[in-house]
Amino acid sequence: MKPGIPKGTRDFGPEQVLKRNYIFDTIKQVFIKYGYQPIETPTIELLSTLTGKYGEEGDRLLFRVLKRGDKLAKSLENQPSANDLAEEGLRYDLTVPFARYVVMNQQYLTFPFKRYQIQPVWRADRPQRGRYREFYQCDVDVIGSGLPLYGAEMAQIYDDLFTKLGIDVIIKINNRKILAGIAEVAGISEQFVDMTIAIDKLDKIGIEGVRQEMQARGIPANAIDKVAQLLQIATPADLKPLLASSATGAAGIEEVAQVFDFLETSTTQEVQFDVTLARGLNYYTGCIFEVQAKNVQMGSIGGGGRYDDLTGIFGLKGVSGVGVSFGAERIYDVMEELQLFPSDTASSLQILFIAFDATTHRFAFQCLQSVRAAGIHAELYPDPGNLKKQMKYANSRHVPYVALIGEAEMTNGQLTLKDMVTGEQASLLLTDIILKIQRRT
RNA sequence: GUGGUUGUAGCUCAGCAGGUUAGAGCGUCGGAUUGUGGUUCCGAAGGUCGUGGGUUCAAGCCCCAUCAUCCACCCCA
Repeated sequence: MKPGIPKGTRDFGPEQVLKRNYIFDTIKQVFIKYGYQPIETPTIELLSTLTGKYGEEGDRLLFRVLKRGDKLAKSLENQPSANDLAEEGLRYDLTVPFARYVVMNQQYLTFPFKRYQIQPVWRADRPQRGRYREFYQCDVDVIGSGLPLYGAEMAQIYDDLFTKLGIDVIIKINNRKILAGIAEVAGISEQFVDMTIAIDKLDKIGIEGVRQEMQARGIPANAIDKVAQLLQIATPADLKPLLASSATGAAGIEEVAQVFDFLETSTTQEVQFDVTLARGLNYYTGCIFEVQAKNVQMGSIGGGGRYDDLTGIFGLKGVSGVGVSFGAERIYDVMEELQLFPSDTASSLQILFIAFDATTHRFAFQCLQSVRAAGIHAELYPDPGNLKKQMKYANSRHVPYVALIGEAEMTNGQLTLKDMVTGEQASLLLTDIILKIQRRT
């Protein structure tokens, strides 16, 4: 049979895994530095937990897990609908499982509770470029009190991480309340959601497209003009007088000002207020964030915001929070395109031993043990002899150093160390080789 | 879920308007070099042309179906 994998899924080779781990590890380091704690939730959740949380579209994209055994047989008896055949489904995102976790574990949690979570999620979507059915999400959230401060902290985390990875970004900030204020001033508070959906498409379809989209969604022409006009304003200060008649809008401006207040001195990346930032997800209620990479054509590589009543649906009222997520898969693509991965990410092996015959092969095996004991990642080619073949193997493994051991090397203890990048060779004692490699890292 | 694109060697693709034995580059393996890789040269292996049916004297090429793929929309990371 011809081998294959399900659509929208991928295999990752050694080099890719090493690079992905580099990103995940860097993300984790930053999360930990800001005091966030890890949690993990199960791959499968009850469908009752998942359905109805992502809208009609989301429900359709849930992977459902077929019932098994007697339960399945029983369900099949009387003309079952799709819903009768499954009671579990694959995790669709990390936010809903997190909300479920908080409600179930509230007695053990102290607030503010800061957690991060890096796990794969699954969506039965139609795959496309940069869009898969299985992909990782990296979420960081804080729930409880002190949220204005944490809003600023989210921007700091973005700033810190992308600086570490060497990606130049623009961190965009807006506030859902400002958008609500705009809707109110334009007299279309009822159509707030329609308005934000249209605005969200701005970078893709331009301002004219947004106007058409709003029109198609039944927003009156004079309101569209008003909205379009307000979207031109560049700073919170300029916007303030224009939204004065809306209490909500004024509150939004105040919140954004607070975030910038906290940030004033401490960012290296560009942080920018952007009224046109909308974010699709409807559960955001306050500040919203989005990160855009400079110098490369790519959708957003991070986003998030402030939300209220995350856990209400599971019966715990009044828990609000702020959180952001990192598009690790897209960050990978950006780093690949801009060649930002450190060169030694590609290989985990530091030295390869090569022997000429059976006797030296045995000697090389002993050398291997000492080098490994020193904590160096080392390997010995399994077959002695055929140098060409062994060197070729070294090359394909991207090993920085090769130690060649023949009869002369074995008797005087001076191994031939070859630098695979420069091609230079030197005779060195094993202890000096160890020092040299250790000094390199 | 809607609309379109493309399926030929492990990979990326040629294949004239239907006409004998199906082509290239890259990769793989072997050799030129029995103490040296990444360069060069020589050679070899590898394909029921996605699958099933139809039209034709003749189908990789035309028609129908089916599966897969990629892209756009919806939605989203």
